[in-house]
Amino acid sequence: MKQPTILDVAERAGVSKSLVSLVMREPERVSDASREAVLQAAAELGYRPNAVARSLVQRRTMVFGVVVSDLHNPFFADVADGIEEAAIQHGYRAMLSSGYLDPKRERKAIETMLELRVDGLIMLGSMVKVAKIEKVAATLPVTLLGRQTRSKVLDSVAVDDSAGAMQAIDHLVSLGHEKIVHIHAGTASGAPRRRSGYEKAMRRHGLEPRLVKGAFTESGGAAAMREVLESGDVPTAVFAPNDFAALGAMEVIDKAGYSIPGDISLVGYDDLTIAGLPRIALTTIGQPSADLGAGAVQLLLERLEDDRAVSRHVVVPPHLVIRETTGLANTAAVRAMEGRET
Amino acid sequence: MKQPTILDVAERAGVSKSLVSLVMREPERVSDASREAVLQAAAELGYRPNAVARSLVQRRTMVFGVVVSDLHNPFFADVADGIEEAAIQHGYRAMLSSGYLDPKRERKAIETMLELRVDGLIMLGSMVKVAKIEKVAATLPVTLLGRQTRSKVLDSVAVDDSAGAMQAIDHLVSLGHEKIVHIHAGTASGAPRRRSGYEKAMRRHGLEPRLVKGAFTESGGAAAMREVLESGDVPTAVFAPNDFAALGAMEVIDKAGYSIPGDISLVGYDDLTIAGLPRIALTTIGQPSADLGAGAVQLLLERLEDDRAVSRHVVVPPHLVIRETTGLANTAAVRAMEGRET
DNA sequence: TACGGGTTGTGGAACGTTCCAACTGCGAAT
DNA sequence: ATTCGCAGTTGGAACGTTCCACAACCCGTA
Repeated sequence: MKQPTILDVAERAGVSKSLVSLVMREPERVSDASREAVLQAAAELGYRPNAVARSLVQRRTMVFGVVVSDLHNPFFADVADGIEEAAIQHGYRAMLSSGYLDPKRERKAIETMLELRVDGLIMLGSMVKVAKIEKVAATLPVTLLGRQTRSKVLDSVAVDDSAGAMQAIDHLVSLGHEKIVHIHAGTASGAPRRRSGYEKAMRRHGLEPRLVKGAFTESGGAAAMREVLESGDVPTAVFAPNDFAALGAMEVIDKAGYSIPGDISLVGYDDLTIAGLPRIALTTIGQPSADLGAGAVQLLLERLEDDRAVSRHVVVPPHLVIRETTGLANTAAVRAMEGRET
Repeated sequence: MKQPTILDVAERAGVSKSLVSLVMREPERVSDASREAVLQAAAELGYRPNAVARSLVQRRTMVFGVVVSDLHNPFFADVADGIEEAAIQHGYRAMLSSGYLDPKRERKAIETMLELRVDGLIMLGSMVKVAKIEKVAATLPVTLLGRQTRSKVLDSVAVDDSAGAMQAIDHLVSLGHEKIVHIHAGTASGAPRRRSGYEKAMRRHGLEPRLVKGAFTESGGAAAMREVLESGDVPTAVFAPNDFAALGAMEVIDKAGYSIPGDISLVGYDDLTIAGLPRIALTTIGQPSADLGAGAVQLLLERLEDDRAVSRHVVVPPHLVIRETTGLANTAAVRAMEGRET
């Protein structure tokens, strides 16, 4: 069960341990004869370099830590995938740890990563206070992913949520919609920017914003939608704060007997896999998840290898994904109904 | 930027490095005065034990490696979550790595884990040959998760796929269905057992099995369903090999103008999050994902701490989740149609 | 013949811990 | 007065690498 070490290989090949080490790292600098002997001995013994020992002497692990607030969220899973892909391409590995949506457990996860001496840390959808994360950044490069910040020590990669919201509204307006409600998710991460993007776009089109408080969850979206329908003033379009909320809204609209998009158009946000499913076919705002991951890795590498010392904040644009929940505004019907009411 | 070491703490506290080490590991064995001095010095310096150095001397890392074939698959994400949870509870950490559905990359990921000297390895939905994995098991404990095997060296945790299929059929039969088609996924991992469970259950009920070849994907399910409908002999129920395939079938059935479950009942397999979404509401077979993860960790711990040496194979039962895609067989209509045809 | 320079290989220190045998006091028992 | 046991503490070896200064050798040139 005991693994062979570099010394075992050296002995069997009849060379010094230093030479074995060299063969493993820069084989071209060793004579053909020695190289063959070493490689053969290594193969016979099933030798595998011990990354732990190497990390100790080199004082780096070639591992990036990724603390994800919630692995269940498919968007984060996508981004994590992008991170790992990019890390491997640059000779690093990624170590994932989940924070289970609990700041305490998230801090614990960070602590563990630091003890393991990861070379860089990526906080994905973190729920920990920025000040806390900034302290960590004194020790190693840290990138905040999915959350915008102006921090002077932290780097960040985020999607331009405001621009995404504006794209959604522009799309609805181009279909003739004027009564567009936004279900907002309060102060949750990213929500305020989506909301202000909505407000800005509405004003620019000369329309009156109408907000209803909801949340980033299915039930939050459903509750908000119920409130909208019960108000008696039914809009021709609804812009949800994310796909989950849109899904909740969708269910309520269905049950209330309205058709989507016949009576009400619906736009989500995130473009989760579920948004593309057959019966759902949700129009939504897509985020370039792989790019986000690659960007976060890039920022770490700049600190590590090009020794950049000032913070950088990268903002990437989202894109509109048109599916089947948005259509021409049924303005005639709405006007007719309004006429009847007055 | 340089991190303080145990020696820095020792010097500041005016004690030996050994004592600092002891305070970190077994504080109760140290006098109150020394303990206080050490802890204070450590806090002042911001000392954090170096897990790399510790791992080197202890010859273990307290890390379990998890190689996941596909993180995008929400079922695997769930299981991975369960693994991490269980690992943490036992003082271990989990390191995730994705194989991206590519055996070559998966082998690479395994190799990396071995170099990092993880204490145990969990292969989640692996696509690598068992013989290859068995070789790895000579070096450290390995658990195969989600794939049944009779290996003498590997441990495994898997769901009883055959039993799950039988539950699905029993449910359909209890609703009066007799013409039940199974879309099978060929030799893909788990598929043969689901198929044989279907066949066994059908025979037990005195019914004739009817198989159509599909795949574990949406498009595979759709293609198979198209074939079924075009055959002219429309069944009253369809049992798909997994939820993705069921989703594809659902789309085809919808488009063909049949109602679910009015004309055709549909059962999936896996109980992915998507199966529970509003408009989908798929009846399916659920797998206890958290239990699977915990079970895999348990098996590793038995090898590591109770030094079990013989292999163990754990099979956990799945459960039926009834939603809205199954209903009473529309036998009358079917008979009428058949009558018309003959 | 002696010397310079290049190629190839070597031995020891270092990385930051844990582990262990051994040392020091000190009060209790003989 | 001497021995014993024990709590508390210590210094050095070990873990398996990399890195570095230097040694050994060969070849060509002065």
